[in-house]
Amino acid sequence: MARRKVAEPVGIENVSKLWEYLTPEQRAYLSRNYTIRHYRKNEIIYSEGETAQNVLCLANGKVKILRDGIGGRSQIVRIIKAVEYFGYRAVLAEEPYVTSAVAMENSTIYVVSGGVFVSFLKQNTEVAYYFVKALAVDLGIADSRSANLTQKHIRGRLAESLLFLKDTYGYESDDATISVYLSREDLASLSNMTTSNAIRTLTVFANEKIITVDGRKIKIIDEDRLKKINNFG
Amino acid sequence: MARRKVAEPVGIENVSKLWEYLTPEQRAYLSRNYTIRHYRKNEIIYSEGETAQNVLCLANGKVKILRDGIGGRSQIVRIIKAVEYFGYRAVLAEEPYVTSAVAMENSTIYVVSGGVFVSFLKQNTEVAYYFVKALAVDLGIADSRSANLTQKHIRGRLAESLLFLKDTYGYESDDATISVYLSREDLASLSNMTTSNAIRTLTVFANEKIITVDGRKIKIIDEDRLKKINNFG
DNA sequence: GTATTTTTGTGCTGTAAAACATAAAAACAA
DNA sequence: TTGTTTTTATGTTTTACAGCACAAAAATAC
Repeated sequence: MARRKVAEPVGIENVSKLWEYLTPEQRAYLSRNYTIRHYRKNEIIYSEGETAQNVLCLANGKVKILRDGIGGRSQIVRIIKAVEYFGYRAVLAEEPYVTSAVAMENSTIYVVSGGVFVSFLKQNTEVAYYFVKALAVDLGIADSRSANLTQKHIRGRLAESLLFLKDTYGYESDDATISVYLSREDLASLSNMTTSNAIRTLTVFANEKIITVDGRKIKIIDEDRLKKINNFG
Repeated sequence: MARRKVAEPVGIENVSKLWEYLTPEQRAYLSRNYTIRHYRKNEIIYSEGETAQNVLCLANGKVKILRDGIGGRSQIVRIIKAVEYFGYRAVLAEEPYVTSAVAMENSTIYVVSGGVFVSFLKQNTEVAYYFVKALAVDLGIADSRSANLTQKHIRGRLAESLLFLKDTYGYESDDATISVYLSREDLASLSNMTTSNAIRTLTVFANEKIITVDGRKIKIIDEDRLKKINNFG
């Protein structure tokens, strides 16, 4: 019996929501002008300060977008899940990256040159509108987050992060376990607190029977409680 | 000698950088389909949670975009100066406003319906690209700010705000006085701190001969020092 | 002009959360 | 296996800053 081959990655045609907006010519051009890159867990995809050459599309895996803070304390700004475009902000703003991107697990990424991307955008209002909308949504999230991260207390911030992870990745088949496993450090970066406080508060939540924790697996037991903690103290 | 008439506001044709990108048809249409509104100092232009109907363009005056925080402590997210478009994020994201807009001084605003705005965007890639870029730049600022506001200490945050105000509004003819007069409360909202701490830290900066303060007039004496405080402690 | 509200300025107190210090447990390597 | 690094866990100390309280000054209203 023949051994199963290593999975061939599907093409960009099959995964990108954007594809349907492209003209036939653009589709043909894109098919011939993108590359696939593989990143291992914890590998850096791009770094703060670098010039943005390409637009990226996460085919599979998970990627965190983070900003280096003071004294090594980095902050996770947003998380990319498959299939999403990322890295286009710096290309469109014509600025260096203000954030870094790191693979949270082994990831496959489609790479399209920024020039091609911009030309598509300028040729095709559907494409432009798609990204206008994506940026508008992300800006709204960023504005909301900055007020939340600064004004809420630790409990509220951690509750918000857990709910965010649940909304982003959903539950596993048991309808309780959040479908992403982060280190305590990543959870802290996402919630803007020290690792110690993330660990501590996680334990407190577990003692209060709001969640259960088994290593990096987190089950949400009492989602309503968590939402209350998110909104009030 | 005839007394000078109250200044007639100039039309949207003369102030909008966007105008040049519009097609002749779009220009004609826009000329007939915008309104002018006047807001008094401290008047609310729109509020968090409202549905976004229009896109706004500040013809003259100053407008602050803020987010209501916990316990009445609001945070200034960005400041609009003439001539800039604002309020389009919510229209493009098709979401309610996540922020409020308040006139910081008497302001004149051009109002264009969101529908007209979106149709221009969809018809005209130049227009779309203009706003894609504006959103991309703003998102970069928002990402940077959220890390700064959470991780920097009070001195660093106030220094950043003063430098931001100077970059945004420039100096007066003396090459030192920041060309915008904010209340201590607004300065605090911008720097994410309490009013007391804004006042206190301003006094400390003055004692250290980094700035001089005369009511709401702030002169930057030692810009290098301020930049150092912004970047390090 | 006087009264009232808003803004500015300071001092004091309490506390949330960082910083530091270890140590156990888990993951990884030789 | 044993050693080494990373991650998780928890207790203790320190401090930056919010949260009052109160007063002077300025702006606004009457």
